[in-house]
Amino acid sequence: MSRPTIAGVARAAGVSVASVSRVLNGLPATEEMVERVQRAVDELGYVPDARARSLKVGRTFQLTLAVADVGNPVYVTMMRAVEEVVSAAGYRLVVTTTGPDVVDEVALVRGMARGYADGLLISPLRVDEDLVKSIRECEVPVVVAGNVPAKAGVDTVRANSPKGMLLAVDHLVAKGRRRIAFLNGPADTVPGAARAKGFAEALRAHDLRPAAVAEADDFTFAAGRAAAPALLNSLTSEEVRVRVATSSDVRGRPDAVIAANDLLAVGVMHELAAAGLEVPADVAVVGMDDSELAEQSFPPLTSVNLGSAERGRRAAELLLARIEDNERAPRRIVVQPSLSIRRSTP
Amino acid sequence: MSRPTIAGVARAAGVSVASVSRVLNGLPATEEMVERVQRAVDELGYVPDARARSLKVGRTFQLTLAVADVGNPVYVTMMRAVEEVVSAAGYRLVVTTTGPDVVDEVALVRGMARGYADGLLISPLRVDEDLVKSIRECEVPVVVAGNVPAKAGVDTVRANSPKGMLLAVDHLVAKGRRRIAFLNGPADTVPGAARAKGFAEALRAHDLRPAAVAEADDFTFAAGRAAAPALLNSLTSEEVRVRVATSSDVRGRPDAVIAANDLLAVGVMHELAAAGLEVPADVAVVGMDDSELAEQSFPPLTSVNLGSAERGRRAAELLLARIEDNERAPRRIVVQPSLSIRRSTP
DNA sequence: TTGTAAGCGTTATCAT
DNA sequence: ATGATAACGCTTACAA
Repeated sequence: MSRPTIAGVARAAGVSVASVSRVLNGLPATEEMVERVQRAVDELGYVPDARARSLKVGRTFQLTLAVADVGNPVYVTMMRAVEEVVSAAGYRLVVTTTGPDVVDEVALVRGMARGYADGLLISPLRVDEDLVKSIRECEVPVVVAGNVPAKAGVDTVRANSPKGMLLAVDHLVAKGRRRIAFLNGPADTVPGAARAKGFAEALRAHDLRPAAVAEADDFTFAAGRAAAPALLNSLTSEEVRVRVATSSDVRGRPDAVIAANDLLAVGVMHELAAAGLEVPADVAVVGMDDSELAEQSFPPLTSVNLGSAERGRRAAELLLARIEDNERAPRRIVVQPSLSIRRSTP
Repeated sequence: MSRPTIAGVARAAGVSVASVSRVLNGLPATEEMVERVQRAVDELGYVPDARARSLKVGRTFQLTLAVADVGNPVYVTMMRAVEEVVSAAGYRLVVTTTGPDVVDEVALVRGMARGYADGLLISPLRVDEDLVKSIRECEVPVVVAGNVPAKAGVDTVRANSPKGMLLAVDHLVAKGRRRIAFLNGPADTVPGAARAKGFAEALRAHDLRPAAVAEADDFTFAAGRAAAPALLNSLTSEEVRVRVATSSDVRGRPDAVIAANDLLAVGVMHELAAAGLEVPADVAVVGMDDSELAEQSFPPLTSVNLGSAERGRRAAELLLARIEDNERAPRRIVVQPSLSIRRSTP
């Protein structure tokens, strides 16, 4: 019982393969022809082979979204937005996961070159020469949700994290916090570098100096927990009691922490709780990404909305546009951030 | 600058296409041949067309995992496990998302029939005749992570939620809780039905009666929050104060809530907090799935581990085995649950 | 060891 | 309107 092909259907219907193909693709045919083909198709349970079809047509009507870590909730926001746009355009979206390394990313882009997708949407954590090169040489259009050098000449949609950082710091300062610490992810990543720079600038804008800065090994909850103590250091409950008993403005103790993403922020909150510190009373916490985790966390997390949904949407649109016309000039879109204030800040 | 094909490489190298193919696939060839082909490949930046290749070979070396909701953290656990198994076997995993409806699921299975994957792993929320039929008729092997009727004759790996429910109830009862409520997801789903039944049985086993039962519209955080009040009902902070002032055993007030998954459980915890109730002091909460969210939530959530990782692993193995031999007898594996005790229970 | 040629299952271009 | 047939880019007998 081998799978039926268009030839089998043609034989069963007593017509030519060309006619079957036409009927299936809604091209003009007589009533009777449609009828006969339809019956044969139903009878045999025939389903066209997508590979053969796309080999001929040159299109798969599939788009691939590659994310670094499926466990990062920021990607679900993005994924939802991308899905909406591409499915409206008649494409199916498939998601594949790369590790945090550039090499995986490069391998993906290279392999996707003649693959099962008409386009590729990537959001790489790390970018190097090789990656840029493989993107440019890729046979299918690639758009990057993230930052690559302008001279690379690829479509990109990126966030404005310095601006986002400023929003966070403005808010904290307005609430009277001055001793602001920063928990970054790996600084050798694109977002890590951008956020480090943004944090420094934002503090400078307020004439403040960082209370502490730490770098987690990864943009994950576990890494956040692991790195938090270094940030909080001597901030134990013991000392808090002392602080409360003596003065409300002991130098050098953070009264606010900004984390480079929501996962890290939640990790910090857990460590704060473990140290007997209250959020936001003792320490305010703000995350970045404004993912679903931000509202699910407790207390709900104030988070910088870096526009993941809009970035996903715009990136998808860029990809569709480039599939349509590969000669158009590369665009570089940057979406503006906003601040979602919740209960982890006063 | 059209994309180079194997013919182009052959021409450039001055050899036949067969030789190019052989070299690329590591078949025996002379030093010199390998050398010439390699050079031409590099020069032209040739990448084989996966569709053409798989059309010929009959395999794509891609496997598809379809999940109902990318926002549900239980799927990331599963996805990680599946990824590990299939990539070790030389397959690439792609993830696609269906909605909560059967029709989407059926469409996916039908469409995948002759698609870009050698196998399909689905975890459907709802199952009906049509879905079972489409699975049986599917041209590529399908394994179901979930429950379908034995007579369907398809490979399945499912959880034992009644047993899991019992674990949860045992634990709560051991901690002295007797007024146990249950927040289910939609009861017309496979997991919803199983958990409702399991909850009833578990309470019966302890000679207890449900303190309250509610049904959320969806297995999501938002639905959990929305449904929680119905469950907690008159359990406002006002009344808690009264309760504390009068008696510690007011009939009919839940002192524990079991939720059908972690997302719902976290939703309940938020509502409890909003009502001024403490977890676990006033109300204990236990979730199901033991997803990453369980440890990220605050307080960390006691959760029934329904073996998502193991289910993913076993399902992936089943799929690989069936791809290997489509005639083997269908297997139905059930994986046993365990309880991950955290701080949301006493 | 290498080359020639026949498909894999479609669609599209021609005749008819 | 329908039918024969040549591609699409690759692998694999089979021949040389």
